[in-house]
Amino acid sequence: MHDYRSHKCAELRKANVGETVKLSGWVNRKRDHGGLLFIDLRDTYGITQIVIDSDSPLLSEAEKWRNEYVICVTGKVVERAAEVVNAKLPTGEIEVRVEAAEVLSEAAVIPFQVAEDDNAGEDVRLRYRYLDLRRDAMQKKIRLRNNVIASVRRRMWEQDFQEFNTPILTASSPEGARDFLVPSRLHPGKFYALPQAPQQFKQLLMMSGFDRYFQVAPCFRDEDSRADRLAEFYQLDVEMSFITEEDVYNTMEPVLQGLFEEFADATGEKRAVTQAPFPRIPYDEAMLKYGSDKPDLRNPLEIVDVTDIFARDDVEFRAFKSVIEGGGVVRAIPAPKISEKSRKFFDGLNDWARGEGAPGLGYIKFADGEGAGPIAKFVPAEAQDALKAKMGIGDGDAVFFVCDKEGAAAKLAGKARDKICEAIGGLLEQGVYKFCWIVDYPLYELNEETGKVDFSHNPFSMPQGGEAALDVDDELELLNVKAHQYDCVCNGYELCSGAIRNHKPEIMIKAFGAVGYDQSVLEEKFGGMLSAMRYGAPPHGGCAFGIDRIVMLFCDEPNLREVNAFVMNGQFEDTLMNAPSAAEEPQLKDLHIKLNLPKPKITEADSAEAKTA
RNA sequence: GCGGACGUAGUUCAGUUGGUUAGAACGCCGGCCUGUCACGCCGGAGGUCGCGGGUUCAAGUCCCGUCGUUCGCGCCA
Repeated sequence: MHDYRSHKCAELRKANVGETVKLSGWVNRKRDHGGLLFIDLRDTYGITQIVIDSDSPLLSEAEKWRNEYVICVTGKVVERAAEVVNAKLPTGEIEVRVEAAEVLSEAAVIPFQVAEDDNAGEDVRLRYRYLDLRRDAMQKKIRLRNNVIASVRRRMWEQDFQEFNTPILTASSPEGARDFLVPSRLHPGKFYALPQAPQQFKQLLMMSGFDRYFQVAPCFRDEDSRADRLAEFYQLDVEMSFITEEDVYNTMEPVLQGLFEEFADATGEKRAVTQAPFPRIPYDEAMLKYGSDKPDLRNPLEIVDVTDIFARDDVEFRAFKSVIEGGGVVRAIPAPKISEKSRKFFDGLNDWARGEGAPGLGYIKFADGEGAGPIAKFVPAEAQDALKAKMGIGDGDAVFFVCDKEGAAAKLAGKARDKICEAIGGLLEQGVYKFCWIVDYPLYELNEETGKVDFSHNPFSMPQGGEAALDVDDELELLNVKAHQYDCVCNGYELCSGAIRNHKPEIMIKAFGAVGYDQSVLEEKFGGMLSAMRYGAPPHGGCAFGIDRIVMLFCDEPNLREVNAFVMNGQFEDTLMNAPSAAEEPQLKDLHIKLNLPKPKITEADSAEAKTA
């Protein structure tokens, strides 16, 4: 027989009764009846109950085994009497009568429980991640993650994509976040950057003629964390040659639809998935109707621009009028069937808007053919009728208003749309993954701080209309240039971002030059790729999916750290491995690095100590 | 960098208006228990109430500072 096991802990059934078997695993739980000891033996596959009774010389020894001891037992599979069958366990019809046992590894008293969920704090769980990962919930999530990645790989291979590895020690890429830097010993004063994404490499692979690339790629960004943002994360990175936007959608939609259908019941609830082709929503339309470039389409409310109504001569609401005269807009969010809602409902939303930095959230509610609410008296009946007609609402409904400069108004209206949907309740469609593509992103945007035009997303995207689109008289006209750039959105999460790339060096130079980057800067930062473009680059494009976010969606888990085996805490510290940590002096010397650390804060206690000393 | 929440036993938490020796559950240790499966019963150990300062006759509780954790903003696809 094998040294450690003949079967796994989820394997034995009635059919095995009478066999002598060997099992290894962890002591999950013990139930000690004095002359009779039950142990739930656990491995990653499941649990088998093993029994030691008073005739066994092992009993006194086994009573000392604590939870999480690793043991190996040999014994006979016996059928349980009908009244003690455990229907909750797949192995519940049998148990193993132990004839021999060996402790493979003792376990100290554990800092939190593995067998049951005791809600231990994240800091403790991360410090003892190996224990945390033994918990059933974590085993399930990590296994799911692995299965998702395996499925993605299979689906990509089936579509003739080749899987590549690209360098980790590389140069800064154009994503715009802070780089993690790695000092070079051989080149004093120079640094590698960890890739924020393999963006340039995948494009270079296209220029190398590989045609269809994918990678489950680690990406690194040195920005502050969030629940759904880590320093290291994984992307399903994809790039294709000789393709248009439509080819990207047509290629990726079956992968996504298939993947989501495969794992749609991971939480136990079977969910419907948008069928390809997914809706394509232009960026401008998304910002108008949903106030977001990652709209949650489960929310049925749609924002309407009603600037024209508040601009009417017979409407005398000065607060909005003055903003409109200054170039602002009014956006309206319908709130259907809220006639039974109390004053508190409206006040609550108003308070929420103040919390968001708005002066408030104006509204009109309609009942008995009349508008009511603080603003209603400024809007005469005729204008109210126009408003109702434009928004497709009537008695029993209400409408909320946001008024600001276009960008800010759209954004706040978007947040209000979510908030109102939530406040009304029961509106958000359940049990679905709703996909869409947001397309026609602007190539440039106005930097609010500097007042200058800069790239809004990926500077390597091809402008729609090609080089001619960049011929403008006024820099501000650049803001109208759209890019062949798109995002894939699911339930309000941006899952993917991509673009048809700029494969022509002259357009590249012009696109950068238009916003003040000299060609020399381009040559210095992206010289390799620019030169590759000059030696025959195919038209190409692709996208990158956030694998972690996809797994989060499948697990219904709002925190990214729950779907990764080993993760850093919110301060980007790995308390298990003790990283980051100080470097040894000889290492620094090798790297020609002298530290210039911030001065430690002087506390009152320190200064008091200094005085006495 | 900024804001909110939290910080009490190994873990998760309770702790009233500031008032006796700071409690519960799980875990741990000891004892009992032959059909449990979240086994049960009896007993016990375990606390720098994050840290520092202040107010007070009296502080886990109030105030100030600080550190830590977490969520968010800024930042970032």
